Amino acid sequence: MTRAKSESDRVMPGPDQADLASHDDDSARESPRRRAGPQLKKGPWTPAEDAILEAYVKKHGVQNWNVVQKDTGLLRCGKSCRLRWANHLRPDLKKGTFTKEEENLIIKLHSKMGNKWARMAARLPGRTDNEIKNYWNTRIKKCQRTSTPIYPAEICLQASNEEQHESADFSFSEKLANDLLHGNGLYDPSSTWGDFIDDQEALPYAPQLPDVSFSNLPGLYFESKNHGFMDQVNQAEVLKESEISFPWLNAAINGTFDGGHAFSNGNFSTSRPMTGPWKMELPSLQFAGSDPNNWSTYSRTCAAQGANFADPCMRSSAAMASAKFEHMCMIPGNSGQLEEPLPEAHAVSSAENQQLSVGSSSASTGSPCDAMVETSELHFLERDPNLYALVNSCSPASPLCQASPDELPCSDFSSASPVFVSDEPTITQYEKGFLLPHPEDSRADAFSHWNAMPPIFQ
DNA sequence: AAGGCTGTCAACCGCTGCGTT
DNA sequence: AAACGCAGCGGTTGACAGCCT
Repeated sequence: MTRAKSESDRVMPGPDQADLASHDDDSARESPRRRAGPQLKKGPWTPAEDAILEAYVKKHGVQNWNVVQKDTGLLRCGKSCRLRWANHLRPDLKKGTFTKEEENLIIKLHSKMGNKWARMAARLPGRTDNEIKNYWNTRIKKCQRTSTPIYPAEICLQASNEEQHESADFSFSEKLANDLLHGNGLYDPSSTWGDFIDDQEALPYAPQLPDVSFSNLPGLYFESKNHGFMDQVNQAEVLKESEISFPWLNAAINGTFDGGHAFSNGNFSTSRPMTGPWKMELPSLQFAGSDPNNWSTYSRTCAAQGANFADPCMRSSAAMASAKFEHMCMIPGNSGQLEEPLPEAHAVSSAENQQLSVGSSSASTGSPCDAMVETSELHFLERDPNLYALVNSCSPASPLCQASPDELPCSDFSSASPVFVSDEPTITQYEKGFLLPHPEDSRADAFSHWNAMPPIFQ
């Protein structure tokens, strides 16, 4: 899209029109001495201001941005100056729309890094984090509207291949799984998880992985607006602590892990992209046509839309790799199941390859992928006593609790509770434990509305 | 032509981490 | 150790232009 006016062509508000900061939060937090300074201007920069800033930086370089205001008389805070320089005045900036190559790189980087705009910008010379962020947000909206995958399969494939190449001699997944299996990783961030924090670049999937499992836990403590690795480490800490106050939670964690496994087979595999890349919803996981609060509907819809569902994530090798990882981490102490994901991943990969090579539309039915999705989806509770345990432990009042996993046909689950019919779950439903978090809520970002939960959940 | 919708962009805001005082 | 100042990051918002009905 081309803008009719360039930035400099814009009608800039004159000084009298300018939105003089009646209240600047930055200055409000500053010392009284600083607060006594001139009122700072907000809003668009004028060419004159640009010229002043540019001249100053060329002469003095980028140092203390707050001095700029003092030295030049600009009525702009240092922060604003820095932003203006970094995003508009820097000589090495590349103007214009992103090239196709840049777009692909952004997608690839986002699949690895999530919303780490600054880090992504560092990989795109001449581009700013703001540009990338805007591009991505626009892309998200577009993809949502058109129900197209945010991560094109070929780019995910490429990213996955690169990742495999990068981590050929050491697998984070294996290390983490090993740590989990030996009980020394999840609960001791300082000794184990911390080893990974420093090199997220080399471990692109690392930061997000545990999140799904934790966030699957119904309405715990997580205010998961942030979703970096450290947050998840903190979540691990919280979970550790939670064992004290919620003994059932520990069992639930194991159940959740396995539940994640089940979902990864057919429903909402939430492993790697869930917190970063998946933070922005994948369109085919949105199921706009179904009741967003109806898990069973979600589940069914998911199966019904198997091919569609598989499109952005399950058909990607990256997702497969993370699914494999997910299996490994999610089944602590269950070595027998560790081998299970591999053939499944292969199966899906085969399906993926078939679909890619044939170039079939996502609407095709009866693909191997679909079959697997259908099967695993229908029986995920039956197959997954641990997930059942989670459901049971988290929802003591739920009708689900009254049947054993063996006795629990999927249809029962689908109609398990009348609350699923409701469009908007009530607080009471959460309080009573009737309502498990919607799969959407399994995403870290989806916990934002849990903040409104009653104190018992916070 | 008018109004609504969408995309794009720039800027602001709140927060965090880190170094200094 | 605490307070402070600064740089930087990511989320959000508002303005504007183009398109569509």
